[in-house]
Order: sequence, then structure tokens, then C-alpha cells
Amino acid sequence: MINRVSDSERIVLEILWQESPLSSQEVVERLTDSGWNEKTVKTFLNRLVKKNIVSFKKEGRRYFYSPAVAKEDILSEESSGFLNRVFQGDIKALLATFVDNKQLSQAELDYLKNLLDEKN
Amino acid sequence: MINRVSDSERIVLEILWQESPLSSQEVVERLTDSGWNEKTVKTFLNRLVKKNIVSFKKEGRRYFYSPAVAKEDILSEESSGFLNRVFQGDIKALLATFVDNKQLSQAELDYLKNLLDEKN
DNA sequence: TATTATAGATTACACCTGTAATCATAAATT
DNA sequence: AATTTATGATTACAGGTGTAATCTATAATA
Repeated sequence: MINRVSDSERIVLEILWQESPLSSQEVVERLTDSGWNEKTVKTFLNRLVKKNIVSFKKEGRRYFYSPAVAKEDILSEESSGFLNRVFQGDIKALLATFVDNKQLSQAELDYLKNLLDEKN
Repeated sequence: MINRVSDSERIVLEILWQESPLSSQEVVERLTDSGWNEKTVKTFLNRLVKKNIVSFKKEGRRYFYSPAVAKEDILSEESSGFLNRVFQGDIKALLATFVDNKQLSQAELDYLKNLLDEKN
């Protein structure tokens, strides 16, 4: 139901999740490190609006943008998409890959164990 | 370093991971459920070869295809790519999303706890 | 008021992907 | 040997993506 978000669009969306509403100018400023041209950022904002993932309010001649979808919703959707596409829904295989691959710190291990205990 | 694998290509690659070498005909047969035209499957095989993800050996006029990369390598790469793109590398957030989102069965929870204990 | 600057809208363009159809060639069949 | 068939190679074509440049209209400035 939710339109797909591309990688670049997600980077822009992330800015708006951190703080919104923002003018396009403000979004551009927060993305100076990205190396993107201002026009490029505007394109991504535009595409996000067309996809109904970002909304805006006009104020004079300029727009103020805000996310139209919750971060958690996008993350959930992308996560289950990834699980199904790449791991054919095999959650154990997925978890094993992440746990094996990334060296988890003791703190991360503890955190995760806590998570699991709560689920119990 | 490894070329990106598209979703459709991954489905074809999966067949070859299960069993190889296979002729294109055999791959097509194993994918009748997909609804793909034979030509479509051939296209994906071709693209996988061009990306050096699948290799082949000629035998007369026909090719026998095999994966040129290990499944684990692809899964690892895709997993860390996903982690970085979607969760900005925050492994705790990623794991929390998967653990929260999918209702894990008791068996899956136990499995994961074991995984974590081994890491300890 | 005339000019310039700026914001958003539209257009551009190459590469990737999904989804095949057509072409060329060699093997199999008549 | 001539014809049909099957295989891989090449081409097609629309929609998405990365990455902007140009167009248009309005606000700010001279």
C-alpha cells in the first residue's frame, strides 16, 4: 500500500523524521555533506511528495515539508520485505546472519537478551 | 565488489544454489510456478552471467550454469547493505524491529537466545 | 516600476529492472 | 541435404532511480 522509497529518497526522508516541518532550503542545508546538488535534493523531495510519503504546507511561495508516514511503519515494511526477498521468510537464518556477521558488543548482546526476555 | 543482484535475478540464483550445474531448460522447469516466460528466465540467467554471479560450461550448443558466488557471501553483503541503508548501521534497532515485528515462536526465541549465549 | 533572484514544476538522460520478442546459428529431424 | 527446432545473443520498451538543468511564476530589490 505504501509506495516504495528509494535509497536516496530515504536519506531525505530521514532528515524530515529528525525534524519537521522544514523548508526545502533547510533540508538542503542539512544535507551539505551528501555532496548532492540542491536541485537533486529538490527532486527527491518532489518524488517523495508524489509518492505521498511526504506532505507540505504552503507558506507564501515556499513549502514546508513533513513526513506523511511514520518511521516505524516504513522500517517494518522494509524489514519484512527484506526478510521475504532475501531470506525467504526464514527469520532464524536472518537473525543468525546478523548476529554472526556484526560483532555485537557486550552491551548490544545484553540489550538483545533483555528484549528476548521481555518477549517471553 | 560483488555486482548487485536484482530481486528476480536472486530467485533464479536461488535455484542454482539448490542444485547445479543446470541447463537453462532445467532452470526454467524449476520455475514454472513463477509464471515467467522461458525467455524471461533466460534473460535473468544472462544478466547473472554478465555480472559474474553465475558461470557456465559449454557442452555442445548448450550451457550448464552454476553459481559463481557463495550464498553466504551474498546474504552477508545484502544484510550489511540493508543494515546500513535502512537502519544506518544501528544493529540494535534492526534486531528490535525484527523481534518486535515478527511474532517469534518460542522455539525461535530459544534459538536466538542460544545464538546470543554462544557469542558470550 | 523594472529587474533580479528564488522556489517549485517540468524536462533530461543514462543505467537498472521486469518482462519478453526477435535474430542468428547450430543441432536434430525428415 | 533441406528444413525445423532449440539455444544463446541481441534488441525492445516502459517504469524507477540517480543526478541534475531548464522553465515559469512570484517575491524581493533596485
